[in-house]
Amino acid sequence: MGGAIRESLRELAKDCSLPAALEAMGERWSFLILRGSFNGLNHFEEFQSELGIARNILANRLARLVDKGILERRPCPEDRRKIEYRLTDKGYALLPTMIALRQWGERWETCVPAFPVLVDARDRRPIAQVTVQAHDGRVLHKGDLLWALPEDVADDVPEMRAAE
Amino acid sequence: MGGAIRESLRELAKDCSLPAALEAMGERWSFLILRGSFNGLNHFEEFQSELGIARNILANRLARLVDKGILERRPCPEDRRKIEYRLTDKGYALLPTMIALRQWGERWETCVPAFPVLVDARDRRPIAQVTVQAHDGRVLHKGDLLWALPEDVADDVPEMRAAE
DNA sequence: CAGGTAAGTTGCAAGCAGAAACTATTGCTG
DNA sequence: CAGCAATAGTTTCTGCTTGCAACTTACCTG
Repeated sequence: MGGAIRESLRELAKDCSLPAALEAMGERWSFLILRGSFNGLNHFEEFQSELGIARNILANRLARLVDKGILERRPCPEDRRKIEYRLTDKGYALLPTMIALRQWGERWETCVPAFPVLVDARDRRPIAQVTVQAHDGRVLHKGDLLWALPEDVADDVPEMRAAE
Repeated sequence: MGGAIRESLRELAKDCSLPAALEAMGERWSFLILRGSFNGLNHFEEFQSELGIARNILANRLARLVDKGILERRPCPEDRRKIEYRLTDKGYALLPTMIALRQWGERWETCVPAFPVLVDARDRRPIAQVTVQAHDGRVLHKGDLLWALPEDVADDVPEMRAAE
């Protein structure tokens, strides 16, 4: 990664989707609210007491996450005071990002295995480290990656299409 | 994920390492600076002109990333005006997180394949989607995950140890 | 109806982000 | 060596964001 085509890299980074992702999830409490959602929190007061976040900020962040389509806001029919916030598919799709970030924190910041740990429900064995992989599952490291323009990409089985 | 042990989930989230990770990487420009580093930016002026970030904020963020051990700051011997900022191993370890976030943005925000794309240097085929996987490589989805305490974990081949 | 719960909103103080100008070294050129 | 440009910041000032506490509005429960 990097080297001969250094100059063009400046150009390419322009339409990287990272800024778009960060606009949706880059604010201070967004990821912690998301984690709450993954862990089964659904109501305003739950988030508030669990995260210790200020009420106005929480209201603002929930509204933004709903606006971005990451959470869905729906009034409870059986108790019309209550509002349920639930993850959308778009929200669930952030799971790999969140796990990767958590694993990084575990390895490099807290430096403890941090029980309880996420396990595969089928065999109760811990999940693997989230890695960057080639199309065939080989784990790729820093030296194994290259930026490529359309014409340079081997185009027989483009994984990207499958996710669309 | 979630269900019978709902109540205990509140407790468990306490020593999750996500907050620790966010303290290091959760600020506004941190991920974009990191992306710059992955893309070969090394100097203050490069980051500044590339990202369009205010100089004081950039100085502050670079200092923090160095402080957290994500970047390494070293004066250039051949031009002593220049400072090089380089990724440490800890910084490189954020690659899966960054790719996952970028892929999410590509799929759900910008909604375009966004060339140029990252490919495996060996065969120039696009990298796979970053996923959460079981120890044997099976892709896990939302229903397949469970929080487990030490005693509930099948403990024959704990992947986590390998990463330490 | 009284009292409590849920989900916000408002007002205010402190802190952080951003733009522009300034500084301090170091290197380059004549 | 003098003067200018490049590099990596720092300072100053302004405006937005965060955070706390109190208030509000709708709804449920006895």
